[in-house]
Amino acid sequence: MSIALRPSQSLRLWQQVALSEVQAGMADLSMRQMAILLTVYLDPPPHTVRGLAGQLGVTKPVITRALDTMGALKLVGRQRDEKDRRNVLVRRTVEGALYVERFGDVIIARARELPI
Amino acid sequence: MSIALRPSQSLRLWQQVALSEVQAGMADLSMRQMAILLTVYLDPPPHTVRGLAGQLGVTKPVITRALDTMGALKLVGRQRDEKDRRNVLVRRTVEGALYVERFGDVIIARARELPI
DNA sequence: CAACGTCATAACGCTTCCGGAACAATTATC
DNA sequence: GATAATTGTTCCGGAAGCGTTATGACGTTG
Repeated sequence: MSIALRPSQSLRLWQQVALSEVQAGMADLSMRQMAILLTVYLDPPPHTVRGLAGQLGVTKPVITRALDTMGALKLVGRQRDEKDRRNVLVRRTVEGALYVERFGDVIIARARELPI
Repeated sequence: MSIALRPSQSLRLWQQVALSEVQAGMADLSMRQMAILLTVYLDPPPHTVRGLAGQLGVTKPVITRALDTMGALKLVGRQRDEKDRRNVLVRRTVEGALYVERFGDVIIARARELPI
C-alpha cells in the first residue's frame, strides 16, 4: 500500500507543519537547508560538500554557507577526512538528531489531524 | 481513515519533496514564507498583514518583507482594503496558484514513491 | 619534483532578512 | 474637530544569503 494523498491533503499537511514550526519559533530554515539537513540524517554517510552539491544541483559555496549556518545552530558538524584531507565530512550531532526526530514527530502529528 | 505516517516515512517524504524543489531550481523559500504562501492559498480570505502576523506568531515587518519578496516573484499580490484603507489585503495571483498547485503535485508524487 | 586536478573555502558586490523603533495614513473616540 | 488607536511600511545596524571568481590545501600524474 503506497501513501496516497489527495491534493488538498498534501498542501494542508505542508502548511500545518510549516505553521507549527514557525509558531514554535524554530530556526527558519530554507528549503535548501532542509534538503541538506535531512539528506545528512537520512542518507548513509559519508557526506561531503561536493557530494551534497551534486545531489542538490547547487554550487559548493551554497553547501559551505548552509553548513556554516546550521553548524552555528549545532545541527551539523564538520570534520576533515583523514583519508583524503581535501574532503570535509559532514557529521551528525546530537542536537541535529533531536531536531530531525522532533520534526518527524510534527509531521506525523499533523498528518494524523488531516481531514479525510 | 486518518493519514498514518511512520517516522521514517514522514522525514523521507519531506526530504524528497525538498530535494525535488531544490533540484528543479525553484525559488528557495524559507519555512516562514511557505507558511504564509500556503495560508494565503488554502485558508479563506481576506488575509491581512496583521492577521498573518498573528497566525504565525511573528511581527508585522516579517510579513511585509515576505510579501515584498514573494510579490517580486509574483506569487502574491497586495491591494488596499477600500472598506478600511488602513488594511492591506493579500491577493492570490495566477502564478502563485500555479506554483502552489504544482507543489502539491510534487508532494503527492513523492508520497506515492515512499517505501511501505 | 613539478605540473596539473580536485576539494573546500574566502572574497566580492549585492540582495534579503532580522528585531526593534519610528513613521505616515487611516479610522475611532471623546 | 482634536486626540487616540490601529494598520502597514520604513528605517537602523547587523547578519546571512546569492552567484561568480579566486585562492589555498591536498593528491595525483607525468
